[in-house]
Amino acid sequence: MAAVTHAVEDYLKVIWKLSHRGREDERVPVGDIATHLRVSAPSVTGMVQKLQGMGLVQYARYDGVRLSAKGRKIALEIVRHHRLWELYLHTRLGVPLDRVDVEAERLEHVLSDDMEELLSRALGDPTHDPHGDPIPTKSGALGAVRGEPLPGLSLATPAVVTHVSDRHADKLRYLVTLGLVPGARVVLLQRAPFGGPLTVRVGRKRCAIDPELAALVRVSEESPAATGPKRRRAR
Amino acid sequence: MAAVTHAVEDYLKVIWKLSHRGREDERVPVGDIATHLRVSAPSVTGMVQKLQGMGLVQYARYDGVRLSAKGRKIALEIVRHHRLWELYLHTRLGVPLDRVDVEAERLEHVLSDDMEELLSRALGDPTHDPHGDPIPTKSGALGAVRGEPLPGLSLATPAVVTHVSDRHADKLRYLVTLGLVPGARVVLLQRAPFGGPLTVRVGRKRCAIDPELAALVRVSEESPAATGPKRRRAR
DNA sequence: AGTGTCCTTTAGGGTAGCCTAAATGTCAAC
DNA sequence: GTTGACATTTAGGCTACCCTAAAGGACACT
Repeated sequence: MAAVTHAVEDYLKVIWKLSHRGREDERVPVGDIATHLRVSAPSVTGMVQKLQGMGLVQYARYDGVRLSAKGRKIALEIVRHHRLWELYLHTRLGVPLDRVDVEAERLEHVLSDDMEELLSRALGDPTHDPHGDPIPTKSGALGAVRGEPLPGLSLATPAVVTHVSDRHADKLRYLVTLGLVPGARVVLLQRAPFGGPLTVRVGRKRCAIDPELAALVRVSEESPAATGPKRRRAR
Repeated sequence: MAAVTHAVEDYLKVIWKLSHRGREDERVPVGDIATHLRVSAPSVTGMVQKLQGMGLVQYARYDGVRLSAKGRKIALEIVRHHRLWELYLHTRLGVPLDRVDVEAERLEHVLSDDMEELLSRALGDPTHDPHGDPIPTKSGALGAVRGEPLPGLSLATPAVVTHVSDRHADKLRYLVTLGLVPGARVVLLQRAPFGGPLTVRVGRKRCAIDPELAALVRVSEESPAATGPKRRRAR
């Protein structure tokens, strides 16, 4: 059987991500994979056929792709690598939150099983990465993203940020400048009418933020200790 | 101009290493490169011609290869990456000394400039890796390997290990079990005649070691603080 | 100079992964 | 049920890197 190359890992990871957009485990269109990998559609078709030959995906022409159990296992391994590296880079090297993703993108392919073990242990066998995304366990179990979207928070209720979406690097960068990162204490002070901006206290500062952007931030009213990943640097 | 791929980096690094075996900057035979990269000779010829086209080496048929200034710069960058990662893996993750090399082999190709900066800083801008090999500076300056070969040490003189060759993984592994790693305190107690084994005290233990093997270990009589890289775990 | 040995190079192929252009399928709207 | 818009696949090619087999150069020994 053909080898699991970096490219194969990238494909499996993207397929995994895209099949989790809605609530259910969906078939992923070839075109979406192409877009997300910044690769042409024909390239995806070719690779996907190869992946099927390796037993990593199910694929029917003109009908999208689905991971097999074996494919999902590899995908989750890569996601685990990625998120462990992210946490490491952020907490130990002080890499800013909005840059850990790109760096981890390359490191995720370069982590032997032994190293994974050591890395995880050095981090205290963490359950969530610095964005608040759950880190799959070695056996492939995946926790949930905690908290609720910030715009849904009750007014004047102290809460802690549990998750910031890393999907859009530019938006993330801005949220970081506002201090809206996992572990930060927030209070929703005011909701302007007609979908207008939210006024939020973040730590000791106060800011106004569009609800659409705020929706990328999740918060929880639970005690801070049990909720966010430990952080050492804000940026 | 063609891109500096992983393979290109590997070639440059090996050429750099092989050109430093003797005291002078030598031309490196194609065959040696092939052996060290575990690749066929024709593959090396092809690649070396390509490298010349990129201005990274000088190359004349049947007469070996030499790095250009540009090539040496890249090679030293890779060596710097490699040794920074080695130190990091060893001191921060507890990767055993005899395994840091293989892991760093893959990580060295995956380190952006920003990350290199942060990694180096997190390590206290170190000058030597856990084997005692010097880490090139960002500008390409390379320190020396410190100390003298253990067999040359005066009898009964306390010394500190400054360097252990990582060229042979199996021998290194054995030296590690003896405790002959940078930072260890040693005393040469006895030299058997006719090239027989040396008796050495390593820390509180005592061992007999073949001089040829002992030659892979370098020691210095200087004070320990100024000499070995800091270590946290022996294996 | 001739010859054998040991490198090294040339010749010809293979795989992985990407591309563009052209052909083909799908689906909704008429 | 045809048509047009759009997604997808097929066809053909490119680059990077590796291989084996066979040809060619270097060098020492006679």
